[in-house]
Amino acid sequence: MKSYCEPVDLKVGTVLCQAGQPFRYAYFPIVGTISLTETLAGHEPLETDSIGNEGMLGSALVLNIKHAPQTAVVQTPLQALRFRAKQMPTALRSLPSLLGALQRYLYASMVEQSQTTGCIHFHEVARRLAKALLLAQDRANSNHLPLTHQHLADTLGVRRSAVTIAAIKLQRDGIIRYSRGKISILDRERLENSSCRCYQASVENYAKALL
Amino acid sequence: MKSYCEPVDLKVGTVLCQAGQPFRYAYFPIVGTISLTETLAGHEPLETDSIGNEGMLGSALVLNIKHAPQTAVVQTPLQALRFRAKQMPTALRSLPSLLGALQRYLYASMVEQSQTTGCIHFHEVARRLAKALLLAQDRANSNHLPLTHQHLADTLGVRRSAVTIAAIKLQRDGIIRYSRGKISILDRERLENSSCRCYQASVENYAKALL
DNA sequence: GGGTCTCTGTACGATAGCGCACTGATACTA
DNA sequence: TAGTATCAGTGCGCTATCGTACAGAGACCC
Repeated sequence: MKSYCEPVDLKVGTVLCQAGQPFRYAYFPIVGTISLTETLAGHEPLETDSIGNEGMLGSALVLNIKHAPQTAVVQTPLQALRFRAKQMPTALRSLPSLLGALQRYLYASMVEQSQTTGCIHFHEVARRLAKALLLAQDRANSNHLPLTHQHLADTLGVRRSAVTIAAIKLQRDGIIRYSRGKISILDRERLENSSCRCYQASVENYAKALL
Repeated sequence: MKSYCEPVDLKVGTVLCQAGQPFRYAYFPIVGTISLTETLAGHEPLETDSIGNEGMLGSALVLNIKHAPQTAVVQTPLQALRFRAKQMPTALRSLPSLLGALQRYLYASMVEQSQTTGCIHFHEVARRLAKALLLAQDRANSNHLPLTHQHLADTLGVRRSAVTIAAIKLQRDGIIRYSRGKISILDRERLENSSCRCYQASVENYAKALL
């Protein structure tokens, strides 16, 4: 597998694929987060799923489809392995176990999408923020997340001021600390309690896909 | 293909598969609608996608996965063809064109999921109601839809009273008429104008998958 | 060291939809 | 025909979040 891959370092905001456009590469994150986003007229892109070292971008290639179902953007600084989308058929032939792995992962991402839809609709900003921070921490391998309130607001699909209010509460409770685009997680356990169950569900869902 | 299938008539509320449980059958709707739903603790099931004669239930079987990513429920009276999930491998072998068709459809349903997530989050109940009615009409082949406000509220993930208020507006404008669980579409064109763009996007998305 | 930009705190009226409860009307049932 | 259940209209206080705007504080640039 590794022989197909090259390591890359990518900056926040880099667009890795566009909805409806062909994939150029598939990406396997090592550190950092990729956002999958949906853009509706008149709104900022909304994050409908995110990808870290538990997953990959490009599993739809296993459907023998060259196009990306969603736009993918680097959300926090990303170290990843990538390989050319065109090599997918070759890779699948020479690595029989890859097919099943991609299929299971694609299935998990469908489950996740659905879960996320409900989460976004039913759960309050404060809980969704906590979930987002937990996922970001898992993927950054660090307590220090380079995320501004505005950035989080966009991915959550809410106003910046709504994020600020939720963040203030978390900070006042000693769960996080932040300043000018740097967020630190101080008390992970209580952050999990502040989050909706969707965080736990998400972790378990993707863990199952790796079996 | 037909040799694998048997026709069935199913009542509203019939559960066709449960999230995380094995598929027993795949379904090809002829008339009527299937809801794909996500259930979060403390909330009614939320419709995250729906299926009519343009599509099928069970495309995830093409991933060689036996389980359903979402729960599927009959939303309006359903005539469909179904075939045993276990026959999928055989069917795929004997019908080479089926594989590609299922793959394209699965891809389209991923695109749709993502679109729906944004729609549910950003668009008002009134527009989402219009979209739901348009889709239901397409699939029912009839202007007369057996849907109560409560039923619509549940699938949209809102209160019944919110649906009533939106429905009253549509009725007052002569776009629909309804009474006790029977809704008639009077002016489809204006209903489309009342809907968000997501309706049109959805139709086009699934149409592309059939090419 | 001064200017500029970015990030965060805050305020506040506006709005959509919640949550709930009550009512009358229609349809079904005995 | 009376009794019951379902469905839709309505009211109302409540809450989360919107939408917008302004100001202070830290970071960056020259």
